Amino acid sequence: MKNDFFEQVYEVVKLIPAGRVSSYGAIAAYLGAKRSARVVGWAMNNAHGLPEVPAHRVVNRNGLLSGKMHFNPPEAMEERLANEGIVVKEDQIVNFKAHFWDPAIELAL
DNA sequence: GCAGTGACGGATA
DNA sequence: GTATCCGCCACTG
Repeated sequence: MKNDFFEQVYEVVKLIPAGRVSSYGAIAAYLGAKRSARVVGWAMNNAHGLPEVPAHRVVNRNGLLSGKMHFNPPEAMEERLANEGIVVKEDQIVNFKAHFWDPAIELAL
């Protein structure tokens, strides 16, 4: 083990407060990972067995629940977001910008 | 070691 | 704002 990049992602995702959402690119940028947001999504894929990782709070730049289809069940993602007070319409977060949580800013404060 | 793929993002038209 | 292309890095076959 060498501090897997995935673990770094998990930590940031777990730091996402309730009622807030983040994006793959934002997390990757905060970690200083030039590897691209794609690797962040891959980390989420590894987070399948990690209930401590609220992957449902991580969406793409468009606020679209791109990964909801990978949830179990997929409806759990928008359901959890709705439970957090986030409105999801057509698999997309309403007023996503208002719910957006940027680790590079929030954690920097 | 090479090729294909993937929960994305940015740039360009 | 929408549509398309390319680049990015890691994992699997």
